[in-house]
Formats: sequence, C-alpha cells, structure tokens
Amino acid sequence: MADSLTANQSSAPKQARSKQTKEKIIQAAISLIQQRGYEKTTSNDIAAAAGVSVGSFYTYFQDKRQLLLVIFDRLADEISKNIFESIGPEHLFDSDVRANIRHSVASALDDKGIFLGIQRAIHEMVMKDAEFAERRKAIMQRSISKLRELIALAKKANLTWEVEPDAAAFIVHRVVFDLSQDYITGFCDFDKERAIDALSDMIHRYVFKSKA
Amino acid sequence: MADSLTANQSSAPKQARSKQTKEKIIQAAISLIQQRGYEKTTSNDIAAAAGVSVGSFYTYFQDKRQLLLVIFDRLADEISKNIFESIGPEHLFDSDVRANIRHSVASALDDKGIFLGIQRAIHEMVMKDAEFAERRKAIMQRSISKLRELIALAKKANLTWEVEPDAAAFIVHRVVFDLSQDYITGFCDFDKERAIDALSDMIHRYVFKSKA
Amino acid sequence: MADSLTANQSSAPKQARSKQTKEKIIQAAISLIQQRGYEKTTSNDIAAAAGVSVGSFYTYFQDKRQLLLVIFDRLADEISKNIFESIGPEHLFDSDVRANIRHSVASALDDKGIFLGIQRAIHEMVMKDAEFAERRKAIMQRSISKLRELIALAKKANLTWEVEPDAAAFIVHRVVFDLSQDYITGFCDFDKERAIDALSDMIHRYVFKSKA
Amino acid sequence: MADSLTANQSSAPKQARSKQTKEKIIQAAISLIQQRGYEKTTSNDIAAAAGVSVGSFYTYFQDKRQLLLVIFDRLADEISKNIFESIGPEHLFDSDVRANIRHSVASALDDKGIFLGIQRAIHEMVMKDAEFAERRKAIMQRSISKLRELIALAKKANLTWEVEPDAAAFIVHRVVFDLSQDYITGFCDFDKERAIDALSDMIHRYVFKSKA
DNA sequence: AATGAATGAGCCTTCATTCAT
DNA sequence: GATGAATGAAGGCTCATTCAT
Repeated sequence: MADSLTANQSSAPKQARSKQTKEKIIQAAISLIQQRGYEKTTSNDIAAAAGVSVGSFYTYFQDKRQLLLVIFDRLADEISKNIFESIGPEHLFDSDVRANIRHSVASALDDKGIFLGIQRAIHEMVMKDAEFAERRKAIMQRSISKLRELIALAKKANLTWEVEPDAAAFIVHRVVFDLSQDYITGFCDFDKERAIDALSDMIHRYVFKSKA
Repeated sequence: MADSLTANQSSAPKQARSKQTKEKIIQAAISLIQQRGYEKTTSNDIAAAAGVSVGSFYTYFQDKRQLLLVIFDRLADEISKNIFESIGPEHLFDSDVRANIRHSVASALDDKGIFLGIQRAIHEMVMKDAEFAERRKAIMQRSISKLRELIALAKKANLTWEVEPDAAAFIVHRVVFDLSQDYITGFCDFDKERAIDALSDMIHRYVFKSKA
Repeated sequence: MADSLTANQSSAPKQARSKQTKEKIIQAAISLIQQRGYEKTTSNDIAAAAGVSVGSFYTYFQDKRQLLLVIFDRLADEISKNIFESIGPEHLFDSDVRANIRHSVASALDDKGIFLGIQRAIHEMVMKDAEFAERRKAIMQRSISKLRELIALAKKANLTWEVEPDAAAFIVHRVVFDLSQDYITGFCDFDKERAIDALSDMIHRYVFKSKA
Repeated sequence: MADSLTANQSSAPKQARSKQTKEKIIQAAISLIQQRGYEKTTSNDIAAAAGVSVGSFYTYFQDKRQLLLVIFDRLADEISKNIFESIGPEHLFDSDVRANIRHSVASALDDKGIFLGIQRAIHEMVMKDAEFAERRKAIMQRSISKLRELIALAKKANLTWEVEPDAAAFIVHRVVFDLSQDYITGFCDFDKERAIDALSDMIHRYVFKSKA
C-alpha cells in the first residue's frame, strides 16, 4: 500500500535505479527528520545525507512538504493498523473482552517510539497544513468505521449499554488516539501501564454491560 | 483580567503609555497569529499591525517566542478554569451526577473559538519547545489534582467503582482535554453535542456505579 | 588640564550637579568600555550604568563617538606625561644617562594596564576616525617636540653621535610609543623587563656616544 | 600566489566556476574593505560588488570575519617576506652592513600602499579578535626567529656589542614592524626617507660595534 | 534639564528552489 | 536524469538617536 501511494508521485520511475534513489531520499529524510525535526531539516541536508544532489531531490519530489506527505502516507497505515489490530469481531465474544480491549489499547500506546520524531513532525504539519489534516482525517475515518462495526455488532448481541455506535466509535477512537499522541509527544509522564489499565476500564465500562 | 496577567510580566512598565503599547502589540500578535499561525507571523508584521516600530516590539518582548509565552500565560488560567469550572465537591451528591459531568464537559469543549488560532499556535510550540511543554504540564497538573480530589471524595462516599483516583483523574483529564484540543484544532467534525454526550457517558460509567 | 578639555564640550555645564552627571556618565563609559570594548558598549548601557536616562546622555554628549573623544582627551595628557616624565634637561648630564632612559622607557611601558581596555578602544577609533587620528597626532607632536629639545641640547653638549634631532626625536618617540601599544594591546608576550632593557640600550646607543 | 593560498581553504571548490566566484568575492571584499574599512563593509555590499548573490557569499564563506581571515592569510606571507627579504646571512659581512639594514628597513616600510586599507582592517581585527591576534603572533614569531639567527651569527663573529639575541631580535622586529604599521595606517607623516635613515642608524648602532 | 519610550535603517544569515551545464 | 552553484526573498534582531512629555 505504501507503494501504491508512492506510485502516485509525479513521474512514476520506470527504472529500478530511480526507485532506489527515491527510496534513499525518503530514508535519509526519515532519519534526519527523526533526529532534528522537520523545520530544522533542510532539503540540502536530506539530499546530502541521501548522497544525491539537491537537483535530484527536486526531480523526485515537488518540494519538501510533498516529501513529508509521502512519508506520512507510508506511516499512516502502520499507525491505524497498530491501534486496533488485536480487536476483531472474533474477539467480541471472548470470555474476557476487557483483556482484549486492554491488549488493543496497549499496542496503540506502545512501540511508536521508533518514529516518534516523524510523528511529531507530521503532527506539526497537521496543525498548519490543510492537506495533512485532510489525510489524517481520512485515516481516522477508516479506523472509526472499523470500530463502529465492532460496536454495532456487540450491541446487536446485547452485550452493551444503550450506545449510539457512531458516537461511541468516535469517542473511543479519539480517546485512544489522543492518549497515544500524548505519549508520543512526551506530553505525559504518568505511568503508562496504569494509564493503559485506566483507559481500558473506561472504554470497557462505557461500552459493555457488566457481567453481573 | 488582561491587566492582572499583564502585570505579572517581568518588566512591568511603569508608564501608562508603555502598558498601552505592550497591549497593542499583544493584541496585534493575537490577531495575526490567530489568522496566519505562529510561524507565518513575523515580528515585523506584528509591529506593523500594532502600529509601532520593530524596535518597540523588542523593547517589550525578548523575541517572538517570548511574546507567545506571554499570551500563553494569559490564556492558561482561562483554559484550566473553563475545563472543570462547573464541577465541584458540592455537586457530587446531586441527584444527577451525569448532568453535572455533561455540563462540565460541554463547557470544556465550548467557547474557545475566540482563541482557536492561538491555541493552535500554542499547541504547535508545545510540540517543539520545552518551556511551552513544561508550562502546559504544570497547568495540567493543577487540573488533575482538582479532579483527583473529587474522585477520591466520591470513592470515600462509595459512589464509585473500584478506581485508583490517581489514574482515573489522569485519564479523565486527558480525555476531556484532548477532545477539547481536537475540536479547537479543527481536527474533528463529528457533531459536538453527540460527542459531548458520549464523552460524558464514558466518564460517568467509568467512575460512578450505576444507581441501579 | 583634563578639565580644560572637558570644558570644550558643547554646553559647559554651569551647575555643579550637571558636572557631576557628566562625570558619572564618563566614569560609567570608561568602566564599561574597559570591560566590553567600545563597539559592544551601547549608549543605553552607559546611561543605565551611570544611573541617568539616555536622554541625559545626549544632553551632555553629542554622540557616543564624542564621548570617547572626551575620554581620549582626558587620558591623552596622562599618557604623554608618563612616557617622558622622568627625563628632563636636568638629567642629561647625569653620570648615568642610560639609567634615566631606562627609567623613562619603563614608565612608558608600565602601569597602563588600568586603562588597557580604553586604550584599545581609542586605538580602534584612531584606525577609522580621522578626528581621533588627528588628535593623537597632535599629542604625539607635543611629545616629539619635547624629545627634540632634549636631543638638540645633548647634541649641543657634544654628547651625541651625529644625529638629526628632528628625525631622531621622531624615531625614538615612535619606538617607545609603539612598543607601549604592543604591550597594552597584549600583542607581545616577550618578557617586559628584558624588552625594556633592550629598548633602552637601543635608544641609548643610537643617540649617545659611548663614554669610552 | 593567490591560487596556492586559495587552495588552502577548507572546502576547496572543485569547479572552475566556483573558484572564479570565490575569487570575485575576495577581490570585491578587498576593494570595498580597502575603501570603507571592515566594519562599514557589509556582506551584502560585498556580494553586490562581486556581482553575486548574498547566498553565494555564504556558500563560500562562513561569514564576513572568516573572509577577512582568508584575505589575511593571503597577505601574511607577503608581509613577513617583505620585511626582511633583503637581509640574509650572506650580507652580514659586507663592507657596509648599514646599507643592507637600510635597504631592508626601506623595503619593510615601502610598497604596502596597495593593501593599506586591508592592513588597517586586519589591524582592527587583531585588536579585538583572538584568532586574528594569534595568527599575527605566529607570523611575527617566524620573522623574529630569522632575525635572531642573524644576530646570533653576527655576535659569534664578534661584530656586535654585548647583545642578547633573543631580546635584540624581538626589539628590532617590533621597531621595524610597528613603524611600518604607523605608515600603513597613515598615522605618521614624517618624511619617510629620513625616518628610514634614522631607524637604520638606530638598529645599526644598537647591534653593531662601530668599525672605528 | 531629565526622561525613557519610540524609532527604523540596516545588519547578518538561512534555505527552498531553480537552471545552466 | 544528474549536478550543485547560484539565487534572493525573507526573517530576526540591534542600537544610536530623537522627541514628546
């Protein structure tokens, strides 16, 4: 999928070598943005780190912003995958739904450290660039849709309180996604395990009727 | 209010004229940052919009960043006040706690539109500037403390599920604060009223035992 | 004499208080220029250090440059005094002329450390400001005149080699003055005592016939 | 010569065009600094005079200071060469040592007019910039060493008074170098030929025993 | 005389982007 | 396709000096 997005670029390189060059630039950019942040990474730096000329940089990418957009796309799926990867319809009727929720929440909050710098940069861009915001919104919608289906399913099986699947999906998604962001951006230092527990409880109690 | 906050500044101007100039600059800055965002607003622009010289700008503010810090401080209390202004110990034993929660959540998500652009800018800075992050953290801590006391009180009165007040306060705070940010930054377009309802339910069910 | 020079200033203050203010400014300037150098000392700094307003500064001094000019004048005599204070006509026929020369040279190279920073600043200005250069030249001429008289006297008494008093006075003066500058500006780190000895020998052998 | 010195620079441009641009900048800088002095010559001026953009200026030179450092290096050898070019061990035993000294002194005081302004600027920088001072000191040390050898040689041949070669070399060097500076900076207007005569006599009588 | 707020020309520097080779 | 020298608009900031009070 990352590839399909990459393929949208201006002039789809027909040569393997081109692809390699483009990839080198992307990797160099990821690495530099990771370390220094987006604003402090110059196109010249990226080109140099990739071992190509600035000219080449602009052969492959319209501009710096567009490069970040490519990187964004590449990460997007990974992010949305991670958030709810471990909770599918098949788990809804498990004996311990809460454990599944917890697992899902945990994986959403974990392991993003690798791309922390990039995410921070994207977050930055989302703040001030409509197109970035747009894309993030689209990604979000997909996640929410998945969630809505799950909740609707659970509701049908009479496992839930009276909930509006639309609103519930929205809220649950936001809540998980935002807390994930909070930790990614280093905004929070509250013990993560306890936060995961609390958030899982919150979601669980919000959606699911207590067994009792 | 503007005055009391202004008065907190390091070099409190002794002359009324100074105060006016400083205020003009602050207002111009707020207005411009509001429209264009922080990065796209230059010190020269601000000075021009305020009808003063660049020199004056630098008489009153070390630099652009410091000005935003001042604006941040000015907004800080307002923000933290709004979030939980309508929920105090006295409301815990009301017949309808949920209504109180809803009211509180609603006021947190509402009425910030005036400073939407500024908050966006501050958010931007929080991302990359340690001092901004620190201040926001401090403000957050105060809010969380208030929440913790409330929850602890409710727990003592046996109104709650088994909750850890620390973690619960943290999560509830984040959840409300983040959703508020989501709306401020224009990230969400889900119907606000329904979101407020859903969030209130979530918090209510998470903390309070159902009457039944 | 310093006073007479000071009195040349634009509006000779008639009030004692004025004089004091002016003096405070001069002292503050000397102290600051001493520490930071001329360029890095701003008029505002000087006014602040003197405990007066910038406005007052400009009441007493046309501009920053003019203030340095005043300071220059004030130091000028001291400098030229020191250089040849200990060699007068009365010493020419001493048994040990060389000792007198040495003493004179030594006092020229010594004890200027106090105003090192100022001298450095003046030196700077002399480099790029015609008026400073002019004044220094005038001061120099006075010193050279004194020297010429001494040498002419010695020549008449048949104590010297065949010398042209004009040229000899010029060269001797330059040689002493320049080495003094070299030490003031920290340009040299050769042992001062030995340098003084060497310079004294040089001058002595140049002008005076050996006793033998 | 220009080339060999240019080649010493950190990032030796690989392209002929680069070299040309760099050279254009250097020449423009020399010309402007010559006319206006260092402080009054801005990077923009230099770029404009060189017919290149400011950007190019900063491609080739870290900053204005660094450019002057490059120019300094380029002049350094020339300066130290000129001062004592015409006095070598082979001349010590000439019938007329004084004539050799005079020739040497004369060449030290002459012919620098071309770079008068630059030297003034360098002098300026030496006053306030440690790195400039250091370089000048190093150049000086080399010259002094050469002189010391000469004097030591003459002493061994019993041609001199009782002199300490170290101190004598130091003093002689300073005396010539400083007077050269005096003329370069336009500080002196005493007839140069007579000054050269006087200085030569002084050095000659200081070091060498009279034949008689 | 004193004040100090206000001025604004001018400086240095960065960096995304272009284009001749 | 690749190169990298060249561009130049734009930004942040300083400080000597003025002038209304």
